[in-house]
Amino acid sequence: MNPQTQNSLPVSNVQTPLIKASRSPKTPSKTVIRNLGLKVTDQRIAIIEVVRSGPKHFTAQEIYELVTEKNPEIGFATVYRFLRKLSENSFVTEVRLGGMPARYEWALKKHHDHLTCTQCQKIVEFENPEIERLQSKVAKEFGFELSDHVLELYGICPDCRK
Amino acid sequence: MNPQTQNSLPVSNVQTPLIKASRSPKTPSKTVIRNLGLKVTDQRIAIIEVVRSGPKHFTAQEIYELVTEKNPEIGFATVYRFLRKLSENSFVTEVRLGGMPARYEWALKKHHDHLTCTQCQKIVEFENPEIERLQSKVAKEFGFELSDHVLELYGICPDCRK
DNA sequence: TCCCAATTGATAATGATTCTCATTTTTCTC
DNA sequence: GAGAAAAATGAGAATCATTATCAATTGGGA
Repeated sequence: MNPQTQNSLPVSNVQTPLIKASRSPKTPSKTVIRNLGLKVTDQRIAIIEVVRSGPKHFTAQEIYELVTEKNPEIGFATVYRFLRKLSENSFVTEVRLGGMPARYEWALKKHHDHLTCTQCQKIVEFENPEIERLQSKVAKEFGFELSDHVLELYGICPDCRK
Repeated sequence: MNPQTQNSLPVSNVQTPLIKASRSPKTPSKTVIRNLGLKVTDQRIAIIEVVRSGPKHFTAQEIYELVTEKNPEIGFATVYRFLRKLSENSFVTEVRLGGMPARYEWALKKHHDHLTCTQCQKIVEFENPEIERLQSKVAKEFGFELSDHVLELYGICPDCRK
């Protein structure tokens, strides 16, 4: 009758960073992997290189496709597995828009939010300390201990407005 | 090889309301359905009643289960279909947290954002005009025409902190 | 009441993501 | 540098939420 098993509420994907090692663009990929306490493999290096390569926010599928160009034998399970690991340890940030596939970006030191064009999907990053401050204030008002937040703005970018 | 077909970027789920009819708690469900230009059926009435019934934000599955209590023959496709319709016309708001199933709430006149407990999943609604104002300001700075936004705060609620 | 388009429910399909497990690698120890 | 234990991989099946298909049913205006 009921096609889905009842879904017990899972723990949130919000994580406290377990590992504080450098995420800077200069840190070699191998070092990053070692800092995670993981074994260094060609696949993992390739995945990190791709995630770090772009200004773009890649989906797991896009990363899979880019990685297979040089590493044709890699499986997508590996991509998903490693992205999850990176995400759990805050080395990458997972961005989910609506029901679309998650997008990943290398987590640089600086926190930021996103401004997304609903027409061309372009993503602009921004940060606004004032908004951050107000968020903390709201949480405090309700007695919450704030651990994370998601702020996504949607609109039409200058190019698409023409 | 590639298990997923390439996903062409779909249009955003952000919608401009097509129908401005009353969403107030007093408006009879039948009227709401008629305002949508749809036929009035028992199933649709039941779905609306459930969505409107709670302070809770229901998933489609939860709504399906509640509706089947009185209307055992309803199919979940009907629930999803109608929720989508309601959502497209801004009669309900779709809230997506992480990769979890979407949750729906009746869209009252007043916009608000969410503060979610990552432990017990409790959702507190709030609104903060100051934050809204800053969001518009940020969008304008980048030349975007702002159409919508998502602000979700995550933390531990007072009860779970004890 | 009659008719037809809208709606429904059962079921299959989809798309993203995760799991399983047998095989292969990495790294640690000597 | 060889060998062994543990971790990682890849292929494919499984899962989960959601959507599409389609034949059968129904609401509501003429």
